[in-house]
Amino acid sequence: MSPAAQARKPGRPSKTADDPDRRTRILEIAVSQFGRSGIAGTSLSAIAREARVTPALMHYYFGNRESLIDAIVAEKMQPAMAGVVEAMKNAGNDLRSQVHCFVRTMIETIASRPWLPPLWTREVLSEGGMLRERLVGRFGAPLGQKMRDRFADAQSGGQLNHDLDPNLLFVTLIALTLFPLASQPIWRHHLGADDVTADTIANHALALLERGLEMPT
Amino acid sequence: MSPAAQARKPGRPSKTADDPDRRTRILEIAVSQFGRSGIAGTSLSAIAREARVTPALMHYYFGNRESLIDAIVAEKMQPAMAGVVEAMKNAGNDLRSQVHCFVRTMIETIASRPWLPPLWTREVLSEGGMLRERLVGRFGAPLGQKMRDRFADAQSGGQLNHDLDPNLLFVTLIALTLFPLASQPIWRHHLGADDVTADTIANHALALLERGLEMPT
DNA sequence: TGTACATCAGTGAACGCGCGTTCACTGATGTAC
DNA sequence: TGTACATCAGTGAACGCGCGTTCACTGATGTAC
Repeated sequence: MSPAAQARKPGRPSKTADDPDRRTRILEIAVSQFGRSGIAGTSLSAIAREARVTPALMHYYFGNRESLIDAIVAEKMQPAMAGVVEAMKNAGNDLRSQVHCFVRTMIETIASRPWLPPLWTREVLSEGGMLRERLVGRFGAPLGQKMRDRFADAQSGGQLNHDLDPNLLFVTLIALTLFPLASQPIWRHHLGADDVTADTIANHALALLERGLEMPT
Repeated sequence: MSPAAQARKPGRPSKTADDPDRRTRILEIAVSQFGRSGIAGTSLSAIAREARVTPALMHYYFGNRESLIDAIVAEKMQPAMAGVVEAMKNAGNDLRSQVHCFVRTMIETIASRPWLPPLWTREVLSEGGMLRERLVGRFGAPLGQKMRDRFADAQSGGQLNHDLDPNLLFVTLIALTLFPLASQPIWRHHLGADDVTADTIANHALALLERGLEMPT
């Protein structure tokens, strides 16, 4: 039907194809569709359609559905999370600068990957999420434990609001960064807040934390 | 195969059935499965199986898939959200008591409905969420606008931390309540925080807000 | 009270559809001599 | 430089499967006389 589709001849395509890395392109379309419709709500055929590619090609590249998901975890999500972990290693020992570093890095990481918040809330956060075990155990848990210990230390040293729960602070930091960015599509329109940028969100979160944590100046 | 299934005779069942309201029971199973696996990830057949009921009965009661979702919105989700809106009407004019009321009511509403956080994060929060338009426009937006105006008022009157963004405060309140409860299944185990209750979460959020908002005492 | 019939709750079996996956194939490309 | 062949990128057509939905049906229940 479509002229582009008809132009294609059978057999191995010639090298003149203007498509240097289809695998990467398919992976990007996949991660964006997974973000928009959820993993369960996205079929391989739908990804193939948007990529103007045969469903059979999906299997040629990725083997099967499960392996495509694995590829997205390995090549898209793990690098994002590893970047946050890495940044925290260079944040120094000062509690305030650690909090600032986490918030800023989270916001940057998320803002440059629009598919990340929906994928995270759907597939990592939720009980039956398909990516949960593959990511939380390896990245979330170690970082979360380290930060909880850091907060508990600071609290017993009188450098942190005593009414806070150290266990919940790591969750709170994620909530204050991931959630506003994830939910932005909802309220942006309804609140008429079109001028809210990723930076606005970071500053708001830090303003709340600055006073709320009661860190000494 | 199963004895219970074989016992069933064809034709209209006698009134002695010990199942007074199957529709309600099916709806509860549906909302719980939607919460666990997402709407796209849940088939009518799967719900029917758990409810020990024919797939055909699903259509007898609900007409079709779309209408089942409508029923869940109308009978399960809207009452929950209406409860929060209602509570806020009786919260008085004091900003502090409004914030306390919102946080407490949110936590209560969510804690008594385990399916609510996953359903919310998946189907309301996310861009392609299936429940978004049906709920946000009617409940979220009006309440959000009212609270934003309230915050902006307080801020210009010097009764609220000037570095905060009034647009984002409503989002922040939801983030601090919904997110920790939604993500609890993840970190509860990994952080070894089995003793964190809904009340702990409410107190933590209020402790952070109490200082972070800089409301006058 | 008995009887005839309409209604009602629910089912079994079938339907078309899109899905994920397989496989024999095609013709361009790389390589050995 | 030719030529013969192995390899490689990719496809078209088919597959079995579970899905949502339909429909003719069954026998208990309610109702009119």
